[in-house]
Amino acid sequence: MEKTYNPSAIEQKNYQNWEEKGYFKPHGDTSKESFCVMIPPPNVTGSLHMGHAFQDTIMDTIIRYQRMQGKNTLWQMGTDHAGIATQMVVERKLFAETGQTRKELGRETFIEKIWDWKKESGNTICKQMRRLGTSVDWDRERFTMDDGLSAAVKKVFVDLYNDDLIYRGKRLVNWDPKLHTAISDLEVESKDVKGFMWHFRYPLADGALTADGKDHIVVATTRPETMLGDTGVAVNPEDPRYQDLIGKNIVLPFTNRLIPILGDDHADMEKGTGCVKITPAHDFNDYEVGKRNNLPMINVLTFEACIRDEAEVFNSMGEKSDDYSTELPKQFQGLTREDARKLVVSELDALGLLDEIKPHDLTVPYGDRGGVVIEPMLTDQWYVRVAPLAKTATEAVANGDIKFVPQQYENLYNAWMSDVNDWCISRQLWWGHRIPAWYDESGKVYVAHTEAEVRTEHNLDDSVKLTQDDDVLDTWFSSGLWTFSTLGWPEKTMDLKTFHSTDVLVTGFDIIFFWVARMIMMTMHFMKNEDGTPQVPFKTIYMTGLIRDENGEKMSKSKGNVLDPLDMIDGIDLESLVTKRCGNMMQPKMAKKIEKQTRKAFPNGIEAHGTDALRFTLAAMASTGRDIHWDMNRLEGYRNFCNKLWNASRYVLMSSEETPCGFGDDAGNEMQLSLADRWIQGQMQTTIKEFRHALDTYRFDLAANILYQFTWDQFCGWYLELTKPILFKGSEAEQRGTRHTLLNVLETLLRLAHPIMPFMTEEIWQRVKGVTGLGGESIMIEPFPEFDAKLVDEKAVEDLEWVKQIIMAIRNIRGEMDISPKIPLNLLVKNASDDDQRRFTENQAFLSALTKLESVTIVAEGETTPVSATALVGELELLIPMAGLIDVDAELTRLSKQLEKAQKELGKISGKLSNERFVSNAPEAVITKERGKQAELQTTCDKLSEQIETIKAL
RNA sequence: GGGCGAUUAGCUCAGUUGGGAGAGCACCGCCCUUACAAGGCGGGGGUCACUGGUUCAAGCCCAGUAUCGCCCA
Repeated sequence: MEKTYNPSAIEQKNYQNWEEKGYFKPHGDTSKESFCVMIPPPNVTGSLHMGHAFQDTIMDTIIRYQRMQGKNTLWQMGTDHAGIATQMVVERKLFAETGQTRKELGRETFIEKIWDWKKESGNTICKQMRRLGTSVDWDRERFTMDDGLSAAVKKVFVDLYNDDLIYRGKRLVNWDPKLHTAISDLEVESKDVKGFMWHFRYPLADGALTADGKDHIVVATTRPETMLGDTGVAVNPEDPRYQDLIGKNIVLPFTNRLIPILGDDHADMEKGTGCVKITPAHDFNDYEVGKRNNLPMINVLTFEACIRDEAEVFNSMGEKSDDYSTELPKQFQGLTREDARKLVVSELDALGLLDEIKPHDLTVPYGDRGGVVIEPMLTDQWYVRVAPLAKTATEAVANGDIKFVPQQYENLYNAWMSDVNDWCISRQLWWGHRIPAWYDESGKVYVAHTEAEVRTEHNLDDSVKLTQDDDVLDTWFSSGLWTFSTLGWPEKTMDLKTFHSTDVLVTGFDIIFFWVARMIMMTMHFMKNEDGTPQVPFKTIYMTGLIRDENGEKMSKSKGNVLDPLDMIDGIDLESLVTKRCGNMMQPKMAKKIEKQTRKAFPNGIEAHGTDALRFTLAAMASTGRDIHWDMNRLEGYRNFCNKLWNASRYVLMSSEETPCGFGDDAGNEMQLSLADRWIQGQMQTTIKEFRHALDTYRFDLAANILYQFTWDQFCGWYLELTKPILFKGSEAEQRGTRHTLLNVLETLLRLAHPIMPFMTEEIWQRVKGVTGLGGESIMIEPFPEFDAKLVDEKAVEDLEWVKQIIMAIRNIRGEMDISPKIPLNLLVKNASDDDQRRFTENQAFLSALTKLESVTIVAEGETTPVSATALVGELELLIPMAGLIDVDAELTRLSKQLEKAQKELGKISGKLSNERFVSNAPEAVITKERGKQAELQTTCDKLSEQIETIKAL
């Protein structure tokens, strides 16, 4: 074995081997329990970031753990077409390369371009995942736009339409004026901004006057430009100031449109002037007010959010209407909403109708993709009626069929579910599932899987011209079907029967509404058990936190602080990293800042750490319910851990190669286990138990710590050192026993660690197999270790803990007295019990090897002893004669420090025990324990004081 | 405004029926000892955000305050 762990030499070859051998596939034995995890499909044209690496690590750990327990295990791989994101990327690429827009290219050609790009970039993710060691079944890889999933999408749409759960309607939607598409309310991000509240005077019609004799009322608005579409003014029906005006009219400036004053609770008497202008076509609240009061709706904006040349007038049902003129004042036509706002304000001012302008804090909706202000827009869109679906989905969580880990996310889920809007699923994009709806020339809509089906079902011959809806479905519509569409639905496949419901979903809390909730709703509506009860998509949802950068900032391309998991694995030099981060910037001026930041954070670039170290770090940091601050130091620490395990294995293999180890031909020969052998076996078992519990409860951080602690502190720190005296000086039977144990424990440890660190455990396991001659093709299909109580030897644990204490006490003297490890020591012991004496006799070899003792002499009570440095183990006194070398001051300091510590602790405990209420209330066991501690500490203090006196007397 | 979460060592974080404050990294001292200097041995370091309450006993339970973060309106 190489002296230093070198991940690059072992990772890829092992992965290739696993994949070739088909270990990632379900073994297909359906008599065994099945286990399935669905990958949250990453964007096919994207690349994986640290968040993906994190989730993939968790999923792979879960999957490997279950697979090793013999289950018929499937980790389903696949990618998402990511409608708007992908379309934007390809559009930008097209423009950069050819200067063409997608419209110039035409729909069909443009979609071909996207498919080309998908082919080209789709491999990026697969390559990354292979490097991460993910054991997904590659042969089953799916794509949300492949034929099977497209068929599922069509069927779901048609069925929901027929069940009246999908409808089409003219509604106010969130419109992205940059991307020219509707988006769902989830895709809108509200931001707080400082703006203004404008107060306008609206003249009353027909000479009406207000209660205080004015010929106008004052309305307040944050969006002056929308006044061109006003169709009413609302006042509170209880408001004494305006009550009398209800039913009267206003002459709207510029258009001279006559609009009514109406009473509606939406108008808040306390807020602003108490009068609210109502623009049903451009504001969600006003839309509701308009509907309640049968107000016409006037759309004054184009899809680019500019003032139209001619308005569109609808009645409150959304039908074309001639209630008002469509005329719009010339000076506003074609202006952007921003310019229109300025002009409206200045012209109203000129007319003497601007009452005042007040600074105002408001929240403004932005599109999460395009980044521009969203415009509420009156358009025809398709919607899913969510409420009936949400009911079942809510119950599944309430009754425990679906569990969130951590549980607190249930609240979030419930809160959203109980107050959910209908889901706008149509998008004015080209990339996505085309809506299976056709229109005849009169605009009548027909929904079916194909045009042919429409014609058959409705007896329409070829003379009737049908046009398919231009729009596509929201990406989340198809990913909402992910758990069952990937398993072959709508066909009744064996896979569905075997793997659905799936077991665990691992995903980020940020897509709990976008994806998780919708997946639950869709799945429970379409997937039924034989008795008709709904199937849940998954039984457990493990929610991960976000991975943030070293400063706790969210990682994003625009901030330039993203990390590529492959750079953690392979390393990258500073210049390449800077280029990578600053290239392709949307805002080139950010590049300088990002470069500076990067050079500061990674002055020497990034070293290679290997996949196992990366995975171990991610697992170790995966505490539930909180975000992760990425920390390169942790990664480095765990890389060192990998090296530690590597070298421990190297030691085990070097000590046992071509020597009798009790395996193969040598099995059955006399084998004697040392105290250390028996001890480590027990420790291994305890570790197995704890580790399994951690994995079973999704505590990957605890699992990683348990593994780390056992490997480094117990196995390497104590056990390997304790094997040395035996391997160097023990009898043949003892050596065989120790080698056997070394190999056994290492082999078990490797299997235990495999789910988290697959590569090095396989590499080493294959070599261990070479020595033991035991069978098995690959560690990844070996059984996962199980706890065996018979292997825990309590007496061995007690004896070895004693040995450790003696060793630590002597090391403490060496360390603090600055005695070179080269100088052999002679140990005198006083006050030794029978057990102590036995232990000294039995463990001489261990003691002298680990502390370089030359001799141990039991001193009788009362016998005089030479000047010594001393230590206590319980009541046992250890003396190291210092024969003229003693540094009196150093020894006094050392003992005083210990005495002070002991006295402090003793004071605390004595205080407790002298408290009568403690003694009368605390459980017996606690009191006994405290009394024991008190006695022990008392002895310690007495002995230390004695020793201090002795030293002082010199 | 409503809801959720966080606050523990210099940093990143554990602490699961309330009963001896922990880990990794960083720090200080010694050591290239035949698995590993990506190491070994020894050591220092915390008013568990704050206030009050429950309890014999609170990092943990309850109430409130502060700061930070996220979600919703």
